[in-house]
Amino acid sequence: MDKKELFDQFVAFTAAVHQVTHELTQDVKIDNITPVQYKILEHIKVSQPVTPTEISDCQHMSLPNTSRELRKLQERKLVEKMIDTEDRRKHYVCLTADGEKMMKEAFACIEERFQQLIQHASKKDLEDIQDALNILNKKVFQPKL
Amino acid sequence: MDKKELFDQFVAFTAAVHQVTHELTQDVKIDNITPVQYKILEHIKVSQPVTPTEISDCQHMSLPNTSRELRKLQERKLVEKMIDTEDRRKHYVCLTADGEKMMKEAFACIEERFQQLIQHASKKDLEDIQDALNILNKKVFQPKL
DNA sequence: TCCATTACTTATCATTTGATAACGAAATAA
DNA sequence: TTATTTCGTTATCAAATGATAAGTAATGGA
Repeated sequence: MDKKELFDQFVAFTAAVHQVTHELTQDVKIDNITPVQYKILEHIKVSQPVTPTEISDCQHMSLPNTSRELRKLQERKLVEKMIDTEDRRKHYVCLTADGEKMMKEAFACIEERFQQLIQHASKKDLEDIQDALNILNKKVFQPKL
Repeated sequence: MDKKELFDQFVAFTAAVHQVTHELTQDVKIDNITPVQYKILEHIKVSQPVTPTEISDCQHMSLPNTSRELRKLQERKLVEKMIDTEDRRKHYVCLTADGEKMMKEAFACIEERFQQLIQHASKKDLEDIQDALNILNKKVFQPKL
C-alpha cells in the first residue's frame, strides 16, 4: 500500500467533495446573505446555543469580525443573543423563528438536490455509502480524538 | 434505510471534510498568495495546460476576474500564457518553473500533514480508507455521469 | 464582404472580508 | 481593594473578491 498514492486519491476526493458541496449549495435562495453569514447561520443552526467566541474559533475569523456579522444578522432578526446568568460576559446566540425558518428552507433545498444526486442508488448502494462515510469519519476526518 | 438520515450524515461528513481541508492547507507558506490565487494555481497544477475560460468555469468566477488574477500571477512569474496556434483567440496557461516549485512545496507541506493525520492507521485501515474513497467517489461525488 | 460569435482583456466600482487598535463590563486573583 | 484576565463591542482601514460595461482580436458563417 502506497501512502503517496493514497494522498493523491485523498486530494482528488476532497476536490470532488468541495465541488459537489458547491453545486448543492449554490444559489440557495436566502435573500442577501453573504457566504460568511450563511456559514455562521449554519453553525448556529447545528450547535445552538453558541457563544461568539465559539463561532470565532470554528469559523476561523477574528472576534471583532464575528461580532460585526452577528450584529448584522441580529439587525435582520435572524439571530438573537442572550446573556449568561452565571457569567454575564458570555453571550449565547440562537436563531430566531425567522432564522430557523430560513435555514429550514435552505436545508430543504439542499436536501432535495442531495436526494437527486443519489436517486439512482440501490438499497445496497446506500448502505455502502453509509459505511464508507462512517469509516472515513472515524479513520480520517474525525475531529481530534 | 432512511434517506433523510443519510442526508444528515452527509452534511456532517462534508463539514468534517471542509474542516480537515482547512487544517491541512492553512498557513501553507506561499508568500502573499491570496486564497483565490492559490485555488487557481492548484487548478492549473493538476490540469495544465488550461484556458482562462476553463479556469473561470471550474472556479466559478467571471472571466474578467479570472483574467485579472492570472495577470497578477503572470506578473509574479508563477504562470505563463501561450497562444493556440490553431485558434489564436485561445490562451493556454501553464505554471512556470517558479510556479511548479512553489506548488510542489505547498503540496509537500500538505502531504506531510496528511501523513500525520493517518500515522496511526494500520495496513487494513489504509485499505479500508481507500475502498471508502472509491465507493464515495463512484456513488456520490463522481462528476456528472 | 459583412455580421455574429467566441475568447479574452481592461477599467471601474461596490461589497465583502480581514486585520488591528481601543474600549467596556464582568469575572477572578492578588 | 486593586490588578489582571476574559468576553465581547465599536471603529477604522486595507485588501480581496464580485459584478458589469466596454473594447480588441480572431473565427466562422451568411
